[in-house]
Amino acid sequence: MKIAEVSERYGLSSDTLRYYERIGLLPTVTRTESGIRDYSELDLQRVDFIKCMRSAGLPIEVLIDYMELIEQGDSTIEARQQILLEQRDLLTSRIAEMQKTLDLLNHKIEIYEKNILGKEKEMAHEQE
Amino acid sequence: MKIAEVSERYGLSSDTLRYYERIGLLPTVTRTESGIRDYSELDLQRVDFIKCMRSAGLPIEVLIDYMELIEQGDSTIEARQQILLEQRDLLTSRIAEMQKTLDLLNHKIEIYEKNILGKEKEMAHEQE
DNA sequence: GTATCACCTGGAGTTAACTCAAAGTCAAGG
DNA sequence: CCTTGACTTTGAGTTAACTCCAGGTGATAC
Repeated sequence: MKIAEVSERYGLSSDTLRYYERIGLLPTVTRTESGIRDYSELDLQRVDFIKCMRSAGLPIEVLIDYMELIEQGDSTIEARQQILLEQRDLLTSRIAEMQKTLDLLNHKIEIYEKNILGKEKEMAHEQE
Repeated sequence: MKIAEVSERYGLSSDTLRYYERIGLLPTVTRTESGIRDYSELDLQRVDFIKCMRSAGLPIEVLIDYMELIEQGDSTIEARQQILLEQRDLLTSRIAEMQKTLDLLNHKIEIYEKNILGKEKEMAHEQE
């Protein structure tokens, strides 16, 4: 699959896909004879994984390390799991923090709601 | 309260606090006669609010707009609520996305777990 | 066959959000 | 009195993660 189609399918720009490759996040994208990128099924799975992880805010640096470990084969399984465990914990606390902010937002919205209703009543009263 | 104490209490650097003021996010910090910042109770509440919103990823630009509306008084209540509603919805979907990533991470960790256990068994077997 | 278009590379530019540095002021301690 | 240390301002530097650009190549449509 060529870069434009991958870009379309995953919502990442071609520039971003090339950038990911440049920095070692997607090191193994296959090419046609004339040098055009031709993403394999495995490449696509990796794009999907990276997209998912990035959307949750995992730093690129961490993902590069993870991908390098994958390249090194089975002996790195524990190290890879360790990375995922760390990132899982970080993500868990980020979600908790965001949930707290969400609660505060909802609380404030409610207060504004009452405030606005109060104002309307007041205006209706004035018009009587 | 002086800047160093505010910095300490909220875990934001003095540079960051001054930066927030510079860009209009904390426009009303009171000063002593000699020009030293002396954060009022209201200032502290705002720092706390901003810190909370920033930690959830709300863009500074949005928070500046919100603060400007506050400065403009009661006539902007609807507009302020509108901003909070939008950000609430954005935050809700970001949390949902992160939750999906968290699920995937947990799934992968589990697979690694099985894999590692399998390897250990294999090794134990080899040693028999 | 030539024009167009997607692709390529290397390098530079952008954006958000800080973060640091230089040069100066002021209050308190010795 | 003078040094120290926290404060001030303005402006520049940094980091992460893209994003864009110029100049070039190769395949396809007319």
